[in-house]
Amino acid sequence: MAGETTARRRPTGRRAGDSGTRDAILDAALALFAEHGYDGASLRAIAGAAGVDPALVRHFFGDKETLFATAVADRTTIPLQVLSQLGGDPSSAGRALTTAYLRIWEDPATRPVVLALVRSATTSPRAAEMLRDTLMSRAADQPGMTPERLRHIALAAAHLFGVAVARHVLRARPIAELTVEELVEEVAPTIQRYLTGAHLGPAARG
Amino acid sequence: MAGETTARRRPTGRRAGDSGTRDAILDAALALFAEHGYDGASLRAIAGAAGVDPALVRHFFGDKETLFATAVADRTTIPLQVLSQLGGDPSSAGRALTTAYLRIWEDPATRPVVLALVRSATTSPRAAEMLRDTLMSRAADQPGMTPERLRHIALAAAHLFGVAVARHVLRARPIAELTVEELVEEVAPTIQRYLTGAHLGPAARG
DNA sequence: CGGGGAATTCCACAAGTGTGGAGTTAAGGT
DNA sequence: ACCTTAACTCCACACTTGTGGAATTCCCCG
Repeated sequence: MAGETTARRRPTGRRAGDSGTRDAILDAALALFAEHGYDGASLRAIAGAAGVDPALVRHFFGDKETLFATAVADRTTIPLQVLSQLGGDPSSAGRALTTAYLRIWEDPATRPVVLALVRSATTSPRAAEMLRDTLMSRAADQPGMTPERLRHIALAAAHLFGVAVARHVLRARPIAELTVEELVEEVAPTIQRYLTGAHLGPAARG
Repeated sequence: MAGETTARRRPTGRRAGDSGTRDAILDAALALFAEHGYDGASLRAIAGAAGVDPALVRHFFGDKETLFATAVADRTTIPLQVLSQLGGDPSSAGRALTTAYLRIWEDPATRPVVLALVRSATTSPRAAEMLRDTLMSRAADQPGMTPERLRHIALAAAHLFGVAVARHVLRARPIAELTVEELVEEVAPTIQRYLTGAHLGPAARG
């Protein structure tokens, strides 16, 4: 019996010590959701990437939606990071918001979160809602918000969102090939104009 | 045996006359791809919506990818519609491009095409490529194109893309609730600035 | 040191997927 | 009037998916 060739199955039962398996599953889930979206990432693939039996995923998180919500939304502070940029010095808010927003997509820590949301939002209404709250920012809830200012912020967010998706999902040239600094240089002035309400053209004055 | 109750199967063999079935399949495919994306729309569901056996889809189009390409890309002139806006009067190109771009998403004839592309592009590289060519526009191939102008066009396209996705896919407020005219009013001046290269801020002059 | 509960595995099910083969009926050219 | 070709259906295969039940091993508290 000692001659187990190569067909090695994992031992059943609980592991010794603190196995950190739960976090491994969350990490694998986030990575695969980011790469393939909600539907494209199967529970079996996630479990495999985490080096774990698929049934364990179910044991910890119940169903797939819960896993998604836990892995993607409950572990990030992105909304706060974005919103906090709106409070600072109004004369430099445009550049600050642009930089913060684009950094989220470059930073290896936050990048999988937004990718997972975007890759899932197009097909899952649930994920679309999360994405709305995360990147289109819940600016509406802020104190002293006027409809007009909210509209301006939404336009700025939509612009930044479009640039980020073009760069990181569509990989469209030349946007995907610029450095972040170059990109900020090009976009920040426009964001600034939106935030200050200075974006309306000559036709609006007629 | 004339008492066939309700379990009625479709007759086998060819139909009499011109049944237009091929187009029915293409229409159903486009609609379902638009609603659920490439992976979410199954061949069986498409065949069902077209009132046809799934094997007939295969008979006409071979595999799913071919069906997608045929239903989505090969039946639209969107790239041309968008590109043609770049050639006109430079002083009104911003508004013209904005209007044309946003109309594509509102028009019932072209709307399913862009929705299908967007809902599929996030998971299928193939669809991402089509989307790049369709909406981020193949401006690079145009005669007399400079890298600088290409960059400006790309930024304008990314902005419009972001606004359209926020409106029609994410349904983010307040962008989803404005009328097209209001939206054009807000966005067109910015697009105009990009197209004319007037978007760079004061910092760029230091 | 014994026992409840948590961690972890395997196996199985029912449903849905894209693809393929084989047969049946009508159209169209000769 | 034939006969090739095209339209059209049924059935089946091999596979993947999310979910669930049952068994095993370990941790921790009493």
